[in-house]
Amino acid sequence: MLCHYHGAVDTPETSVLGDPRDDDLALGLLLATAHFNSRERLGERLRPFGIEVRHFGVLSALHRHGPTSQRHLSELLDLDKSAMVRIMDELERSGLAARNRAAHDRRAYAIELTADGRERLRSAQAEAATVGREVFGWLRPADRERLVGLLEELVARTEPSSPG
Amino acid sequence: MLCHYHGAVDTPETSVLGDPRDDDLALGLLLATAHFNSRERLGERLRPFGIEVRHFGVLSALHRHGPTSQRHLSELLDLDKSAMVRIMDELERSGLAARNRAAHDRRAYAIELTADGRERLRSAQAEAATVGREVFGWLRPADRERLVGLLEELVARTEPSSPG
DNA sequence: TATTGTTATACTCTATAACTATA
DNA sequence: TATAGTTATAGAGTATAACAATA
Repeated sequence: MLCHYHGAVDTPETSVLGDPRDDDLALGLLLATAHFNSRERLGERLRPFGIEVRHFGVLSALHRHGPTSQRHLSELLDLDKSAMVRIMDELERSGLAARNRAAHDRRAYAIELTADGRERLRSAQAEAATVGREVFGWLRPADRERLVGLLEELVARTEPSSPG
Repeated sequence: MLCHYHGAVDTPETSVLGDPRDDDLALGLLLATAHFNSRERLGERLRPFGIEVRHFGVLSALHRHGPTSQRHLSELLDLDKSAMVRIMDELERSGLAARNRAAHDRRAYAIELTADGRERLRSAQAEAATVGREVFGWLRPADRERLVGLLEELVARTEPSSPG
């Protein structure tokens, strides 16, 4: 769709939008497309591992933090706790992670990667690194530095709390 | 969420992600956040006009093209035709556009802006231009040129048909 | 037969509120 | 009373297939 779309973005007829060099909405769409495409490319390549993009961050966080409560995990990743329930259901069903009861607090879980989860995460991380190189590897260091700098400035200026 | 999120992005704990200058997933999240924030800022400012972002593109296209079939409109904006039905229902309900039957083809509509729609679109476009300046106006021409160039290259390289 | 538009359905992603069991 | 987790529900998005009326 026009300007800042959340779904698939094929090139619409040019008459609807201008050049992103002059047209702010066209620049917004360009951002949306860059985001959408890169996410899609990652998703396609993780899927053969039985891992969706939404799982990948959770698995990585588990790998870094070790046994963690579901609550802490959702805070780490800034995910809603009900979304976390669904994701953990999926991870448990596919045998990547397990919900064990925490010893010190019987309300909480101690969520852990399974052995299989650890192994599949390792493969998925290698694949993600490859995708990362394919998607961003062409950026020369100076270009990447500039891109990151501009995007960070943009994000800072569009933060909800930010001054218009 | 981690890497390429489709929803709200607050800064997660830093331990989950690295620096977008080195970490591809962090750069993906930065893209997602830039997109999400700028879309949110536009949405907030259009809402007082009773216009959602998804309506804005349709109204603009109607303004440019004059009476148009629903089918053509969905092609123009690369929207699914069933999504188009819902959006048109909303636009009709809020009195911004009307579905008249096409004279030459009684299956099709000749969709038009109402007088009220034309007027509210004009105000909304002025507001959108203001938001555009707030969001992107700080970019010096050379910066914007670079940003657009890099994003276009990124999009070209991540197009579904594109070579890895 | 093909096309315009509608409906029904389904899936992803988010967010809220109400609930349970513990603390 | 507060917290950990679950459930139900809602909403914004998308996509598909089946269908009516018309061409």
